[in-house]
Amino acid sequence: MSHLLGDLNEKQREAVQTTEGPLLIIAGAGSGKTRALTYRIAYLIKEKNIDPRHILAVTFTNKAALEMKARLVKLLSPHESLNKSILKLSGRLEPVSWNKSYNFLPTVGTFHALCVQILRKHIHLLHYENTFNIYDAADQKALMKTLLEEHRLDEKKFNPVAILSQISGAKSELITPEHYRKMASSYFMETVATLYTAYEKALHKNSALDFDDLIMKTIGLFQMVPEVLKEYQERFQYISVDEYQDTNHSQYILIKLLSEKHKNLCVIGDEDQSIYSWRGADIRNILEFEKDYPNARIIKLEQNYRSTQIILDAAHQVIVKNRKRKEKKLWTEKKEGQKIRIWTARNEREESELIADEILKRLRSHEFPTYTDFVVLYRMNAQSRVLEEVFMRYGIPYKIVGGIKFYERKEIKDIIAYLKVTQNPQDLMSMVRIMNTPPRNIGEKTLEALQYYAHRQNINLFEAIKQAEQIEDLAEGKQIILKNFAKMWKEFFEANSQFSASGVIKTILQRSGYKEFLLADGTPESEARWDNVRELISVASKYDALPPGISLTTFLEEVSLISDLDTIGPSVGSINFNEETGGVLRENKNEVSEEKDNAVTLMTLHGAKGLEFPCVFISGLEEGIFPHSRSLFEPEQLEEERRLMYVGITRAKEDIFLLHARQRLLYGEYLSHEPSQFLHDIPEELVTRNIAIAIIKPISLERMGHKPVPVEWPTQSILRKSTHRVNDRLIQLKDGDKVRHTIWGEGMVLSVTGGIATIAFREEKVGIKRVALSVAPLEKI
DNA sequence: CTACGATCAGTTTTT
DNA sequence: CTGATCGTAG
Repeated sequence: MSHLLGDLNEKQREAVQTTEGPLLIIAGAGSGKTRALTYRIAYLIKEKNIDPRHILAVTFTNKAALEMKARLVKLLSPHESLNKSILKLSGRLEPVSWNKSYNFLPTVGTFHALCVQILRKHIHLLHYENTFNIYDAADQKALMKTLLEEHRLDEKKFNPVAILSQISGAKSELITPEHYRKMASSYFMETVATLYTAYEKALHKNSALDFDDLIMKTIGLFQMVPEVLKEYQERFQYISVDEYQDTNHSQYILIKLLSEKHKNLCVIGDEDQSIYSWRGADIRNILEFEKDYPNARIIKLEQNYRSTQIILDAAHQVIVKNRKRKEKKLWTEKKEGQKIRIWTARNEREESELIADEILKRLRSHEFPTYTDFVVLYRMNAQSRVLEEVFMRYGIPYKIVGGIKFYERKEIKDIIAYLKVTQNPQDLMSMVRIMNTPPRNIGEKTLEALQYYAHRQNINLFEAIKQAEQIEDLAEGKQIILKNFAKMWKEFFEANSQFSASGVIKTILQRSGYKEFLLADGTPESEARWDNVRELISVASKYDALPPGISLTTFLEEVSLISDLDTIGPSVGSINFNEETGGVLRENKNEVSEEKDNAVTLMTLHGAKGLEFPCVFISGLEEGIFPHSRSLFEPEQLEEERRLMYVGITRAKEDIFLLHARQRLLYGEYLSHEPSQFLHDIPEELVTRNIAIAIIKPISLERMGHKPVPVEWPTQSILRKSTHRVNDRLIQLKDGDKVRHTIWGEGMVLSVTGGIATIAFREEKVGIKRVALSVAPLEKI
């Protein structure tokens, strides 16, 4: 029975068994944080016989929620098979009807997902439609632009994004428009106050909420209707919050309210990994937890299961320079390991080449067997470009995490706009977006006439469209167009009452002519866009088993609350979760994504949080890049950059390379940057370099109060030619051919399709692999 | 309404 | 050097 506790170290066990009262778990990087959290919940259910309905676990990302649910299924019902789409719909506030579901799971989800579910149920009490839509950044911006126009304000002077960020900041501090106006102390703030008021009104009119609203309105609901709060306080007797260092004020209040009755609140986090203050995270929430909950128990998890001692020492030396942190030091039972490599390159291209060379060297020596063992981290997305070029030239498969988001693609946003209007015809922003997409001759003038009419009759845009024939301002031709338009919508509404989300999408694609519109120009790009739409349908079809209407609502909810297709697409679990995960999500991965995923990961340091890799490269360690130039003169922000460095270093399990370039092409010009100050924090005895350094005291600088800067002297040629040859010609293979792969050895070709060969390798451990002929180091034998 | 050239700004990003 | 955005011309 208590095998649960057997898997844990002493501190973890203590955390798991502390079930009552407020508990703060300070969990260092790689200390088995998720393990402690999931085991604690499993312990509550299995040993303390707490009904899962009374347990709530809050995370920051859907990915984290999914991972936690998967691990809970493993713990609570080990023989259950894992199905990701069912998993996604499990752990909701109210279970959705589904032919099969992990009903034994507690409520697990992000702050936003939890609040959406609460609001869907009760928001009518605040006089919003329960079918409200959720506006993303683009919707918000479009709305703000129209508001600026209405208020005759110049976009140049009042940048919509800046206004929105003010409003977002206010909302995350729970400041209402009225409150904001009272504290406005400048013309700018006065204007923001006016726009904030107008923005709120517009959202309400459109029956829409933005992301910050999801939290703020839930709190508003709780304060306005105490019975509802009471209901949830009764419901959630045991609450845990992951990544507590990333909570903002409103999230803090939300949790405080929910846990007030039973006071069984477990928060877990690491202030050293707080890297999101720029989006409202308030590090004080974790630093001052004891003040808020005087009888709180505090447990520190300091044993690290990930990295070598040298890596931990280096990370420690970097982070101890921060003032705002709690005392803690990670330790490990692992061996010392390799020294930290600090490498100097002449320029950004050479920096990338050093990385590429090293990756190939390690692969060939079988030290790290797959591309997935490597990650390259950088501060700014712009840095990925050179890496891509070089990797392409070297034939190294890579994948970039982050960047272009699936849902931000135009075609996806279009279809979703259709769906949003289908669900909620009040949604003006979405309506405007697709009114003339595909082109149906409803231009600006027509829209204006409609809006004017709607305004006069005090009805919404959609009603106005239905009454097009009564609008004198419109030519007869336009009236007919609009009449057909309204008729089309009627069909969409009907589709929604008959079909699931995927059925509605198909109806829309066909009836609106969007498919033809997309494919009209016959270019490969339009094909790719159509593929994206099909991908959307396949994501939607996961909701086919739900009843009509509900299916669309649930699907839209997920799409609005998820940004990256990777988190919803088939390759979840592809990047290395913590090793304890044991790849639990990998079961439903198919072979194709398996091979597609064998690539070096390229991402920003922010994106790397929570992940781990055997071999890590951090590039661009230069003053002005990392730490970023905007943070250089703000001590608080510099501390955050330092935490980012800490996060970067602690991703590494075995090897880490820290690179900087003396010159870098940035914004079209060559700039020279000093090596990052973080490099100086790592004691020299933990380091080896590709270049010897001699310390010279630059007199002028010293007089200016700067510390001596190491000046580097080249002692060896650092320009190394790659011995790896890119396949300049596609190797021609057919079924049955025997081949040799530099890493996997001999094998036989099973099939070849579109530049991809499926090969069975002799080595049993290697097995069957799918390889890209353009990049794989293959030769025919 | 689309297409094209000028102009300008340029961390990090989840929900 | 990019990418985004905007204004003008067809």
